[in-house]
Amino acid sequence: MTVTLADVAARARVSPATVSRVLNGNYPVAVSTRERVLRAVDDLDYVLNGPASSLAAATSDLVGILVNDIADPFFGIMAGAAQTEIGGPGDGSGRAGGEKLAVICNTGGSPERELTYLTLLQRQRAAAVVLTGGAVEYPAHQAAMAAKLAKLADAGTRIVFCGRPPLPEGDALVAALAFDNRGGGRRLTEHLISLGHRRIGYVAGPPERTTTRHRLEGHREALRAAGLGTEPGGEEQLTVHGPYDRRSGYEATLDILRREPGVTAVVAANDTVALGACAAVRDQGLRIPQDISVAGFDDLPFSVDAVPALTTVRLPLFEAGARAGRLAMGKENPPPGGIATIAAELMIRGSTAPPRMG
Amino acid sequence: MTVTLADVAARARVSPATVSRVLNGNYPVAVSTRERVLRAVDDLDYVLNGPASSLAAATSDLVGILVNDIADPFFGIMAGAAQTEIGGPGDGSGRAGGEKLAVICNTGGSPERELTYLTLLQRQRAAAVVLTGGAVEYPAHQAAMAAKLAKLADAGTRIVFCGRPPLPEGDALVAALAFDNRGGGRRLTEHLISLGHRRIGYVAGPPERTTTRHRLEGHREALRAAGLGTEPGGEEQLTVHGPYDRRSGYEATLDILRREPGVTAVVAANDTVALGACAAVRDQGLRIPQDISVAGFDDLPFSVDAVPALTTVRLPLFEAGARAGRLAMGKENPPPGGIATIAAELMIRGSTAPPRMG
DNA sequence: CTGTTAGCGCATTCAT
DNA sequence: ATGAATGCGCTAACAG
Repeated sequence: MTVTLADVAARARVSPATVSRVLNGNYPVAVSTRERVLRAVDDLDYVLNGPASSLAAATSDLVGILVNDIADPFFGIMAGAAQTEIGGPGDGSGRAGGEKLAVICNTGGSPERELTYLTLLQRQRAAAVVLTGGAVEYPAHQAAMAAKLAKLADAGTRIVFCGRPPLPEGDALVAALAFDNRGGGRRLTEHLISLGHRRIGYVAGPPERTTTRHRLEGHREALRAAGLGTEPGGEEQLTVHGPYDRRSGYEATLDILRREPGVTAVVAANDTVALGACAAVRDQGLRIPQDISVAGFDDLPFSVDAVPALTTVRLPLFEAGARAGRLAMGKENPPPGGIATIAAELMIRGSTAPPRMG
Repeated sequence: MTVTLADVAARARVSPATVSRVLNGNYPVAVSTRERVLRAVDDLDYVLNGPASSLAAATSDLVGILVNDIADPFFGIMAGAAQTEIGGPGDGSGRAGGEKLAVICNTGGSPERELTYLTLLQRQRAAAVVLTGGAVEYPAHQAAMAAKLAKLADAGTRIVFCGRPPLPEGDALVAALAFDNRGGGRRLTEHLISLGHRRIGYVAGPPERTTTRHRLEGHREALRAAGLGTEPGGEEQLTVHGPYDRRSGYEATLDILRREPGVTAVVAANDTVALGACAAVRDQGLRIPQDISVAGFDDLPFSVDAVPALTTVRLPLFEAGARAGRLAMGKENPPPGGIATIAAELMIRGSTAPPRMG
């Protein structure tokens, strides 16, 4: 029923080995023979058997891209960019040549699912794995990840981090592109302080994630440098943790405004959270930025369309994803030391302004 | 170097077949034996060889999810939901049991890449393929797709459409979940007409996509039912096509406003385009909705946070994606006739209002 | 319930 | 430049 290499060989009147050689193209074959084989392939509508091929060659053309939440454009943009570099432009025939199969795996932010996907990719003898976004910092999970990644690397799978800090153990097994979340967070809060804000609410992400921690650390660095937030319980009082979604931004902001009437600005963990924060501010009858300034992080596409446009920190998500894809393909050399820090750029827009006098 | 089934069998003092049986769990094995095997698996850190397994069993656990643009939450939400149903919750151990490997493939809207991905999945003997979003209506491509899908289905791959109309040929090979784009488009424009709008601009998507066509057809149905847009060139004059992105919404709206000063409302192909339209309206010094009403489609999460909140048509993307995932897994029976139409709900918000007198 | 036997379809030696 | 032979690691009959 299903046509195999041998069928093609028979029709082209050559040996299976020859067919294999023209298909893989990494071996000299006479032009006339090659044409005969290709014709037979077309005639028979032959499709390579991937598993058999992978088994015999002990490698596969699968590349996995792990993301925390594919419904979030933050990950969608990076993953799409990476996949573009990996999948290649195709040869326009739909015939599929030597391309890799770049696949996106959605962990939902769950450590277990992250490990499960790595195991699945390990089973498939994946050629490379790209891990995007912040990591969970539970020690047990970190250890399990380090062990799993070491095994993958050992089996020849290339590992690339994208927007994710390198492992504590710092194995040189991987190339890591880390966003400067701390620096971005610091500059954002410095901007607010320079506008005159003194009491700044902070809607943070889940506490166990590196991204959350780094952005918050940057925020607090800026506060401390300005001599703010040092009163007992000052910083903690103004910080609320929650998931990276709109609802969390909305509720945390309501909470902060209620508890701390003196707050004149709210910094959100990311742009999506900031949108929720904006809605909460407005629902309290307050104006942005006259009464309360609001700022986000990431500069997702919709942020410029918020009204007023959102002050935020731009992360070059597309560029980083594309670079990660190239690293995964070995099309680009790893950065020195295996780690590159990606700069974050402060984008000042309409949602932040000096606080009202009073 | 790499540990195989046989190694595990040796250590557990059983035959390879027995190990295979406990791993696959679809065959009775004595409890004591199973435990011995499992222990050996753990001791040896054994990982199944996916290609070998797939080759022997002539099936794989790969499920492909094709999307046009993974950076667009429209697709991200559907794909994430589908993947959740397919990947299963994991067993919490990261060990990976009988789960499928649900992978997202980003076609970028390119017909060639769509076919290429299908070929790649065909090679892998994918268990199922979910195709999301609108299809391109070039006859040659449609024929190629139909042929390719027929072959996939023939090889036992389950095919599911999600938010995509069934093929013209209407093979019963597939289950299709189609959004009621036409009905949604009609009701949206009816809403505007009932508010009193008479000249309505329309920023459409790329003309070759089914989604674009259906939404536009609904729009024109509503116009015609109200006796509008029947003057020569009326509808065409007010319609501009472009990609499904913000920039297109911005530029097309500027264009429409410039050419047709009498326009009092702009309908956008989707919410992202609508955001661009809003920006254009504002940059012209016009107010929403007092001067110009704006409406979108899809009801993406950010739409409720636009200011004013966007009137749009809600598509149950998450639910549809999840259902597609279940269909792909055979966890749910296909709808009668293989086709289900998913209702679209009009969401009336602040961005639409009666036009000013004049 | 468990072991034995045969391939699955292909890539890759080694010859020629 | 091509053909013949071997084995990748596993599953699926078939026995027992």
